[in-house]
Amino acid sequence: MTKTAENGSDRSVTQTVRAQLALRDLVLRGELNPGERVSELQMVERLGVSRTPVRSALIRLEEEGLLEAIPSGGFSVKTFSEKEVFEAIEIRGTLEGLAARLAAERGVSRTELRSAASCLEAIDELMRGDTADVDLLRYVELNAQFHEILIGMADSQALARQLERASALPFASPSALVPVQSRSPEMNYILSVAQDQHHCVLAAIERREGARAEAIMREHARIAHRNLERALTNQRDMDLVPGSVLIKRRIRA
Amino acid sequence: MTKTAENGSDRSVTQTVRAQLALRDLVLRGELNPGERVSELQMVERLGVSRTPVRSALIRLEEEGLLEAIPSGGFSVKTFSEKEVFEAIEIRGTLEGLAARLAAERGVSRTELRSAASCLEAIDELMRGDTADVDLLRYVELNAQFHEILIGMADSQALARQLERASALPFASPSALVPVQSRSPEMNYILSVAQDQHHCVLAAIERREGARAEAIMREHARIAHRNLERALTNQRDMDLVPGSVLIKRRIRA
DNA sequence: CGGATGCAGAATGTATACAGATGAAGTCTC
DNA sequence: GAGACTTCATCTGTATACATTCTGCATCCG
Repeated sequence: MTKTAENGSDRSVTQTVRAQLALRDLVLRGELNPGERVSELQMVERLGVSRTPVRSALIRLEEEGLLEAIPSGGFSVKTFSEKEVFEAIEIRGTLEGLAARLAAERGVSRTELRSAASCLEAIDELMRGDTADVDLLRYVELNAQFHEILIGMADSQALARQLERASALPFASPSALVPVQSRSPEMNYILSVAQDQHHCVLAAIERREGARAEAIMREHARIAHRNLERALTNQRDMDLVPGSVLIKRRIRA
Repeated sequence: MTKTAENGSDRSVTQTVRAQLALRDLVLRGELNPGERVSELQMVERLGVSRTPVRSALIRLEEEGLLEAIPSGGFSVKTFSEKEVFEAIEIRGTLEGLAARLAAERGVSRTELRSAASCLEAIDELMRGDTADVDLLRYVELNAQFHEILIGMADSQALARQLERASALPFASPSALVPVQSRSPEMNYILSVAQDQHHCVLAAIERREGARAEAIMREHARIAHRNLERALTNQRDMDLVPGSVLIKRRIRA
């Protein structure tokens, strides 16, 4: 067996984690047909690890929501309806709203405020340049970072955990649907609205305006709703949606 | 080995499920010291199943939030601060609020409304009797049932899943802290307030008043906050709190 | 020709063996 | 007497063997 060379660079990373990452990748790339059973032995062959770590990975991915337990045993690739995707985004928005409110009510340190502000500044900088050539990859990165900081501000391990779960579905994470805008003439418009919401929520938190902070974050998440709607309407943009292969196609007249 | 007779009544229930249930029980009853490592081999001895199902159960319980992964490997029993318990309840309330809002906005069938109403009627009946001798066990059951129905009304698998997670922590579930009231003279008062909220949220859902339904459910969950506060103040009531052994005791002057 | 039955292959659930790593205890030295 | 080192027991991560169960196909009967 070509274990040492082919498989692992790091020995510190367990086979289980490797299997989990690899399996998630396979699912998200659509290399495992949605709805179909995920055969353990086939995964053993494909990933080059034994059944035990594959099994662990399968359990974790089921808890994560990407797989579904088959009553008779084993797991299958989960599929999502449009409705489920919308709901997943709404859940994420609600929890981020809660995080923002908790942060506002609790009050956050000057250090945290500064790190959030500098993150927003970086985004401002990014968008200050000419229109239509915004570095989307960089934006996605900074956007994710801001959302991370916000969750951190809530200072709640339990909430962070729940949010992690909520964002585990690839299309539900904060930055997932941003790239969909890239083919839209409205992109810069939407991006500035989103960024304004970032600024507003930070201001609200600073002023301890909990209800306002919460409302803004909820609405902020709904931008993703719009982007999803756009992608569903123009199916050609679906390839910009992560995990789109798991979404059951809309039946169109 | 005394497998057939001693262990399983049903053969349809897998060893993994058995192990999961048994382990959860051990953790919740405090038979495994909080913070301590959960040794796989010891559990093998104690539960009478092999390492493989024990392992699966451990992974699932970690995802559930009752165990914590130890960096060097294995799992330990998680402990919770007061703050975390409060937050867990707040998260549950927020998600239930979302469920109520979705139900209201979406509109629910007459059948669902009727089943919810009859559940509330049963609670009314229960409380119509003389004060101070309310069958709390029955109340807890009906209360849990109503919350289940409500979640069902939202008709969202994703939300149901998240709520299941949120209620997995034993002290965060809707009925968990009800028994704490049993030693309080205010019990019946609190119970009627709670029941009134049940009625109000159902009315709001029926009238499609989403914001109102959401607000009520959030506030409804905060009754649990009060009960927790009471139990934390009167430590002697902590034995009525499920999973109380996992909660780090308040440092009192 | 359709449906039911039986059989074979495969897949999962379970148990256990093995190796590397971790942690603790005891001893030795300064 | 205290601290560091060494050694040993234990634990987890991993692989694999075994048995039961399920699934799908082919064949047979009505």
